[in-house]
Amino acid sequence: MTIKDIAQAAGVGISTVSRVINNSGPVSEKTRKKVMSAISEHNFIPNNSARNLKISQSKNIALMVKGITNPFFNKMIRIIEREVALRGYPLLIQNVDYSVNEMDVAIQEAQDRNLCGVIMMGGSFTYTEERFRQLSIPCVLLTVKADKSVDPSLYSSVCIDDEKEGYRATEYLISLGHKRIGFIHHSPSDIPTPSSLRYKGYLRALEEHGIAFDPSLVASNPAADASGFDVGFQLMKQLHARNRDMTAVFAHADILAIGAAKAAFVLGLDVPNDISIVGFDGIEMAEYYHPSIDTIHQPAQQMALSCIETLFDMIQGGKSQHMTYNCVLLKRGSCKNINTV
Amino acid sequence: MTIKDIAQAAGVGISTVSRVINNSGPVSEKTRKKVMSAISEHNFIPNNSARNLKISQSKNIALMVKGITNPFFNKMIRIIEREVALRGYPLLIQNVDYSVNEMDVAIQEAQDRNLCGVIMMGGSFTYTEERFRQLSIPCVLLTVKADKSVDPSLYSSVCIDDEKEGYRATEYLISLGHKRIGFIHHSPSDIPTPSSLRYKGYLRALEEHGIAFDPSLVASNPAADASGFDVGFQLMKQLHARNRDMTAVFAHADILAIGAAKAAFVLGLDVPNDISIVGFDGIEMAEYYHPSIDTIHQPAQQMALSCIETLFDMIQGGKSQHMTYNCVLLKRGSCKNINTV
DNA sequence: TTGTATGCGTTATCAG
DNA sequence: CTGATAACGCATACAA
Repeated sequence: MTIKDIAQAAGVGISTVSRVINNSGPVSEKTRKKVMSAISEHNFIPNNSARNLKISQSKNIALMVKGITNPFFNKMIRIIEREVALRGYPLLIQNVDYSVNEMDVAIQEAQDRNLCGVIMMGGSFTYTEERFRQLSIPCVLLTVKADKSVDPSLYSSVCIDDEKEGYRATEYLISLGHKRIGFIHHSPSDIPTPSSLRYKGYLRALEEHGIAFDPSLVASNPAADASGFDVGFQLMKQLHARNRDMTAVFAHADILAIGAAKAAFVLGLDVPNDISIVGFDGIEMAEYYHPSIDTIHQPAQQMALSCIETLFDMIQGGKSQHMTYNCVLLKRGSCKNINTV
Repeated sequence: MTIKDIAQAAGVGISTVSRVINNSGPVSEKTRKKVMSAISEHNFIPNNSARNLKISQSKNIALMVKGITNPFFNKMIRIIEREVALRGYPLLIQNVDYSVNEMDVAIQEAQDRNLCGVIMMGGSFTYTEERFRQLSIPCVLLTVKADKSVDPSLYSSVCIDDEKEGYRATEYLISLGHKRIGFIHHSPSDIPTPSSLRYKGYLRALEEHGIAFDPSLVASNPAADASGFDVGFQLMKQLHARNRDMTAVFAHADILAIGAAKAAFVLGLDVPNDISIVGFDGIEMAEYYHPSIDTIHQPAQQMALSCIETLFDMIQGGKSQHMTYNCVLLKRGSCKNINTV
């Protein structure tokens, strides 16, 4: 079924059919009716590839998600979905596998589907200036930003200071009297990620508080394809096995913290009485856990809203913006003060 | 940048460039080099819309997910991603909002991107024969199936018997001596969904065991946009407020069960000593909860694998298949036997 | 081995 | 108000 067939069936020209479909140009009510009925009778659906080929720009916005199964993204996805719909733009949510370069996909999609804007959620800190130029449409990075060497006017960003917040989490545990503090990594990579920055914050906090760094207190994930819970679970067991004197753990993501907490329970430890656990992100699940997990809460809602606002501002010709949000340390019950009174 | 520009830059014809890109037809090593360097120098990326327009069939497979933030889908998504990649096919994961008809999107995508197969994950039981004919490519429904009136040869399905499993969950609680059993709905809709079938199973179990149905023991969600945890949490509080004698709750999804469990703890109740909770789905989170939530576990891994197998079988000309898997009742610690000894 | 020409389904321009 | 017709970027049969 093509527009041509419909034109034939309705006894009109193809441009008339096109006008009916897109509400562009004038069509008499009579012919409109004819065309409409021909369309629905033949179940005609316009071909977007052909349309994209002709159109130079559309109202399509894409949200590239690096690892859509990551629960931290859930709330932001929901908000972005809603806000974009509210503004009358279609949203394309595109998952990007860990093994795939999200910028490649974004550039490809921008071209294929004539995107007018793109949001990159997750991802790394490795985007180069050249890539943004290639992309050549408004782009907002969410949860990451590009290297300082990249011209900031080429993109917007909404993120947090992962190093600082990693420091804050660790300092929190230190303030509660902990000295043997474990750290759980998901998958340490050579490229800078939010996770590696949080780790740097952990290291700095230890150093500034005069606590010697002990590599045996750091566990990281061997298999990259395991789910977050399981990674946290396994790594917690490892840490406990080789550090019986460990009194606290900082997991760089809530999902790991929950896995770690479960491991503690299985090992016969009580959280927080035997071991304190602090997570990162502030996903809902951490709140509903029992006990609720203390965490560094990213203001996901505000971040998503800012992201959308900035994106639409850029689409309307506004300048790029770079926002760094502060997190909130939520103290809820998974950490204990062990200072001697 | 178009293929034409590249041809010009490399001093060759456009068909030569095309041959290089697609490895179709013979090209001398010398010209291939020239073309390649022209491509990388100009950062040329072929336009997929144009390509799709020409090509009549591709190896693209789409996974339509009705509500990608649903954690139950996580594991299946990961498996499908892996299995499809393993077979050398590109996978497009497409989120479908609750307010959008997934079949519409599938048909549109099938046309626009020349899909060779599609998986519908989630969704409802409302697909008609006409829609499958329109789709006209191999299609596997995952977790649902179409009405009996639809010619089964038009599609495949991999699902469970939601009514039976809902019955099983309820019967389990009854066998433990519970008589005042609450039921938590996410969002009861008029169209048949897995959730409504599980509810039917709940009703039948009560009836067959001579327990009078009490509507005050059923709570359902008013706002559709709240997250699962919160819904479970709120509804549990409602149920408890009006049924102090309630000793057990069946939540039709684990995520609700977790929210309900947290509500119980907040209300000062212990799980399972004061109240038993059984969930449905078997998501990881339920396992890592403390206590681990008893649940009707869907064999997500096997279901995803079957789905892929069937899909590729159909793509290679095989017949459609319909599989119904049995769930497993996982008893782990959130339910208590209250039978008097 | 290479280049030219045609058409995929649309939209948009421009005469009627 | 309506209908030819020329692109859009690419793949491919066919000619060279």
